Amino acid sequence: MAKKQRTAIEPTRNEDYAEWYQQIVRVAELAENSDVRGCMVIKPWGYAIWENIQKVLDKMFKSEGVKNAYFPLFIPKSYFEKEAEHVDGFAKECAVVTHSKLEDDGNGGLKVGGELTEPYIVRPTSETIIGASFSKWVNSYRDLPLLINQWANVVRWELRTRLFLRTAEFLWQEGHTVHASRDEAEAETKLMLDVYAKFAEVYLAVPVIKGEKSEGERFPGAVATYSIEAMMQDKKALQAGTSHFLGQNFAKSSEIKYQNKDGEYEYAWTTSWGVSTRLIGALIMAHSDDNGLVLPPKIAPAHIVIIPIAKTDQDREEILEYIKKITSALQNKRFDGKEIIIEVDDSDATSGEKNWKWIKRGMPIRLEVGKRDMESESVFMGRRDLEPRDKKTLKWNDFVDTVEEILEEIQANIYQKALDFRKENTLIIDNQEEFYKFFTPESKKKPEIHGGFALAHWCGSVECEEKIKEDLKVTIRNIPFELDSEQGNCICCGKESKQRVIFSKSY
RNA sequence: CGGGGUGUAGCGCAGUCCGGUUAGCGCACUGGUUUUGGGAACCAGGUGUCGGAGGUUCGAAUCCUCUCACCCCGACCA
Repeated sequence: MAKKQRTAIEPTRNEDYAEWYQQIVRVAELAENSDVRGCMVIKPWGYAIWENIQKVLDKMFKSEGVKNAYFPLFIPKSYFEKEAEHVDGFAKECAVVTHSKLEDDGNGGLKVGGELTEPYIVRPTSETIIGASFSKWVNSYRDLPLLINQWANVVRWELRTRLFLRTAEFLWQEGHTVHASRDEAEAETKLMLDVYAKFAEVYLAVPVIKGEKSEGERFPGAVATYSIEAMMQDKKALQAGTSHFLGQNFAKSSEIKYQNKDGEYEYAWTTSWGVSTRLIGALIMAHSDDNGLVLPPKIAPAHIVIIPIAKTDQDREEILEYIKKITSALQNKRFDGKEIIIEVDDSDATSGEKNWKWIKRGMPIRLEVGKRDMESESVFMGRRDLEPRDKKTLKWNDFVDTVEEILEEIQANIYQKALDFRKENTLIIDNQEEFYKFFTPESKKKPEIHGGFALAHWCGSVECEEKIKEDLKVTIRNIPFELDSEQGNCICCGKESKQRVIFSKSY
């Protein structure tokens, strides 16, 4: 048997996927656990990814007419109580502020004091507090539509946390809009879902499936919830973004009313939509390999690392001069309409170590520049979408001339790889036995990576959804828009069905 | 929140069952020498309130009680 090739990340995806994920987060220096239960520290490299996500999305929202605003972190308990389903959905995971000060406890410590008359809830989502403002802001049909977004942190007291995927506190954006008609609100809900899908596919290079959530998976208080679902490399689904049509539920509980053209008062129609730092989890699990993080160039904090390779101080000086020539030529180039970000790793680690460091952090392009390259006016290029040792020499000015195409190609390759993976692991299944087999690992003790997306018929009943969940831990991810309605029989009960849905295990 | 597991140096771990020199190993780190185009070698060195709090004991990383955190599997969820 061939000797196992050394990988930068151990264990590999196949050996232990969950542990591999944690290693990527650690080794790529994205985030770490803090001393606060369930809360993470996002490190500079990870935060830079989030900043890029913010930049791009913010621009996309604004071009749809959405404006940013900011609402309080604290929500009075009474606001929460107004929407019954909403309370049910979030009550079990709320952090509650009940006191306003700390006092000397006489033993060198502190005790809490100043009990509040009404407890405040640290926002798990802001529908109710934003609704309170909206009810004041909206008076006339002329005030509509009202399109607001907030970049914020929210707290959900999760019992089981995982860095980026589910943390007690996370960063996100939440869009909240108000409309005069049902149709307009529904159109907005879908429009924002389209924005998310475009963002995921074009920037994160993560192919997603848009669709509607089943009733059981709906946002508490929503009339309809739409999601984008992505496949991770362990073949599980990750919900990467949601957009909710809230009907008049929240308008009624928050008294968001407007006067129509006839002077009559009507309840407005609202939507909300959000994506979170979970997207970074999606990014990691969709693309990274056994050597570390793989970043799509369009979202990477930097595009190129240049590693000088010098034997003597004098060589080093000359090589750095040569590198300066390359970087200043690159300054005139644009990728995705933006400046190309270059890191020159002049630290005194060995070239091998530096090389691997940047592989692990997912840098799209590595340029190794030594005396040989300098003399031949070349650079030695490694790409993160290729194998670590699959590197080639090219003239430095050719590199500068084609850098944009190279980055585009890396972006496209990463996307294509993820799309191919999803296709390979998406099956149309009409036979129940096959369906159960698809979702059952061969080894029960240490389940191997198995399953995927099953496109199967579903009659629409909660009972069938529940049964499959209980038997296989498989849920309906969404009812995809892209699948046309089609006659068939429910994979569970055999009754008539008009539509296939995506079944999958999920995060 | 239920079941299981783990906390010993920055990271990975041994030592714990059966208490007993100064708590150890590998990697990383610091200094030096030789190296240098693919995760360098050798020499020297620093690093720990053994997760925390109590208790038992002449003596606790080791035994007991409580507690906290993390990981895995559930339930819940973005």
